[in-house]
Amino acid sequence: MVEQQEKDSGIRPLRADARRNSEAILNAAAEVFDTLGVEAPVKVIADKAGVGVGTLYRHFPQRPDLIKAIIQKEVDACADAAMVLVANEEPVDALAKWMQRLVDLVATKRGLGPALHSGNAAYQSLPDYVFGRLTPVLSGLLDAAAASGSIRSDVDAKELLIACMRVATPASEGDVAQARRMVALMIDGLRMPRNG
Amino acid sequence: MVEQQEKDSGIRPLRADARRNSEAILNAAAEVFDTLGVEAPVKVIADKAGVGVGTLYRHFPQRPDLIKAIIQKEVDACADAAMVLVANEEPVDALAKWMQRLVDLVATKRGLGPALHSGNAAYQSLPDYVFGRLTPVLSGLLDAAAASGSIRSDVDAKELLIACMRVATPASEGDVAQARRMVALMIDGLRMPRNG
DNA sequence: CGATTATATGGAATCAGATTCCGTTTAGCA
DNA sequence: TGCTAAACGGAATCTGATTCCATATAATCG
Repeated sequence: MVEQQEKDSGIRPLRADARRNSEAILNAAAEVFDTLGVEAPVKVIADKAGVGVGTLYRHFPQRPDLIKAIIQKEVDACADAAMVLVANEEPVDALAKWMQRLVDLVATKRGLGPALHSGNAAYQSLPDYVFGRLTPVLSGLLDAAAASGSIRSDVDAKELLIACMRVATPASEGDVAQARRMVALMIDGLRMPRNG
Repeated sequence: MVEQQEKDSGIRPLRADARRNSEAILNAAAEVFDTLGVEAPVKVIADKAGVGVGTLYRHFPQRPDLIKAIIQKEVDACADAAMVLVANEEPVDALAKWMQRLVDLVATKRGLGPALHSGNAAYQSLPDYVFGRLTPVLSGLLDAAAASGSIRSDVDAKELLIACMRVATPASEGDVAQARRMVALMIDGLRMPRNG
């Protein structure tokens, strides 16, 4: 009975129909989240995927599991984008551009922001993953820019990350351009020597 | 101690028991929201107030009505605080201090932030009220500081207001001090001459 | 290929919380 | 004190989330 660790990550071979359904659910959920937001009824997703709700729950026992599966790729891509920027831009420009890239991520994946800041304990794995992946990236960008003397060095990466993601979270009020401007404002703040 | 005005358009005087219950519900809700957040079950509030759910709904047909009633006083106080600051501080300091005052408001009234940014159409009256009240205040502070040459003048008041309130919204991650620092960062951004 | 078995499925049943409805109670008033 | 409109409480209803399990099926084996 040593079969605990076969939750995912491919150690266990999924049956073909299960794999197919899992993918259908993922596609349906991505579409529904973009349309109705993360709070969309589970039934809607199941119907669109052509499966029963029981099947949906078998694959994704918690709603955050579903969200996480959908955005993981996007988050990874965003993290990777920093590499390219670092290689081709001045440190402070790399920082500024990456943070705008972050705005795009949050603005595009409409579910991400709300799910991230919901405060619901059940959603914990999501912020854990996202911040765990992105904080080191931002931290590196900040250090590089600080080392080049373009910005001050007294700002905590995770703190800034959270603030930016909150500002970028779409809702009734506000749009992407607005979020961009406000994030740019924070970057300008970084350029300012520490004030008393 | 302004007398309770009629809550909706009617000019009808409330019966004594109704007024009493309305107040009890308000007190209970304020307490429950602070403890469990705005999503707390209606039943909990009704029980704590010692009334039936029907009575609660009679007084506050929509949850936002309840939230609005609770925070209205706080929002007004925050708006009024600007007057004092303007009279006693340099324009840019008045601006900075008022924005920190705003952080306190959002951080303290735990329900405010989430309700404000929920995007739920039923909650529309809340942002309408809050932004309607606070945007002119911030706009005035920004204009004064810009006129004194301390900050740039290309930032939209409502945009900045929304951004600050989002940053200040409490959740699992983050605390008041963190929100303060991030808002201070934005203010530093305002001090920076417009960059290309 | 057919039998066997562990997996996976669908949707009915159950549960939780929101909202409505209506028979009963009560404040206000003559 | 009696009358009436206002207000009350909570049962009934509705909506959507989550669980459960009898049925179906992919994979494996002889």
